[in-house]
Amino acid sequence: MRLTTKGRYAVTAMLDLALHSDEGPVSLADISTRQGISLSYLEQLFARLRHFKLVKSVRGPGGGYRLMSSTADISIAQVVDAVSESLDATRCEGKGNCHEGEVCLTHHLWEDLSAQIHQFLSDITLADLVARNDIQSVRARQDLRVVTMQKDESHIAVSEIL
Amino acid sequence: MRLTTKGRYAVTAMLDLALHSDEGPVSLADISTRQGISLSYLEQLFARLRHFKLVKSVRGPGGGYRLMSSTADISIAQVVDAVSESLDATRCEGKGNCHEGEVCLTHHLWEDLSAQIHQFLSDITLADLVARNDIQSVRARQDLRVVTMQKDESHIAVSEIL
DNA sequence: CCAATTCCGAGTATTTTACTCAAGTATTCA
DNA sequence: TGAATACTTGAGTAAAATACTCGGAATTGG
Repeated sequence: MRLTTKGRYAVTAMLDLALHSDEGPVSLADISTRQGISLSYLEQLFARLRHFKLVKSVRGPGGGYRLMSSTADISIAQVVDAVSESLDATRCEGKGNCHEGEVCLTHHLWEDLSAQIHQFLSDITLADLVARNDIQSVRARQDLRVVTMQKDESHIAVSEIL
Repeated sequence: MRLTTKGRYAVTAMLDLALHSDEGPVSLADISTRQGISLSYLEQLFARLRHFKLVKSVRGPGGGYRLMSSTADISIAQVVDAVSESLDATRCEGKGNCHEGEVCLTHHLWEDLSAQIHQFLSDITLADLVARNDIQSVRARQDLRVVTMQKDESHIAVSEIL
């Protein structure tokens, strides 16, 4: 599980797609202008999303992309996995050829942690995010919750609307 | 919150440090040979870890690095944050200059998701991992705790193993 | 002093990111 | 049918991040 801007672009695009799924196929050109992602980059991302069977394409005029399954059946983890290579920073690469017990211990711990993060993102679906989005637009921005995280010596205020 | 091999290297190194914390300062050379990470790269990583006050250094012969605080007070999120730049793939960069509501909607959703991932990793400490390492072989993974956060009509299930 | 170690900066090869450009294919509407 | 639309594919590329090398400096225990 790798988490970079690439995955973020993919999730953003998929969210945009989900938000307009009731209006027929969505063209990449539309997503491009709405989300400010270059068309060619979107093409690359959607080639992978299509390959992983998360979206299907409709060619011709009025065509575009559709979600392959319901928003409730597409997890964030799936989207991120589709566009990013699998993370591997081990020396033994799971072959267990590092006989110094120490090495495999921490490797094992990381594998475990990595699995947890993956599970975490597997439990969040596009439907979850879209549902929250619906609520957001309805009740304007009355519930402004401000969470203050302490980072280093500086305070960074993270405002999130729920 | 960005999650790449760099963060993985940092967490691995910090885990190694935690595992040998009772034997006095741990030199980067030791971590290098044990974990298969180049010495110079470790120097870069620990420069940042030191700057973020996660470790302290002891110079001279027999010197090395010590954890700044107890393993229970150092979260995985802190380690990852220390070595990686903050992820920013927005067009408006929080300035709110994207007047097409659509854009900010998905941006906000991602911010929120990102905050959740961050929170998730903030709840896991080095002590948790070290403890699991001790117990791991003994009692497998019986304590599966599932936390479900209910927010209005949308619910996001967060499963975390502790 | 001397060796071990952290510190520091410069440099660099490789990979990833994000994008551009160009050509080609399938589909639909008129 | 034909042209417009839009996906599809591939090549190429600049910028950034990654992971490392090298050389030296500062610090300190023995």
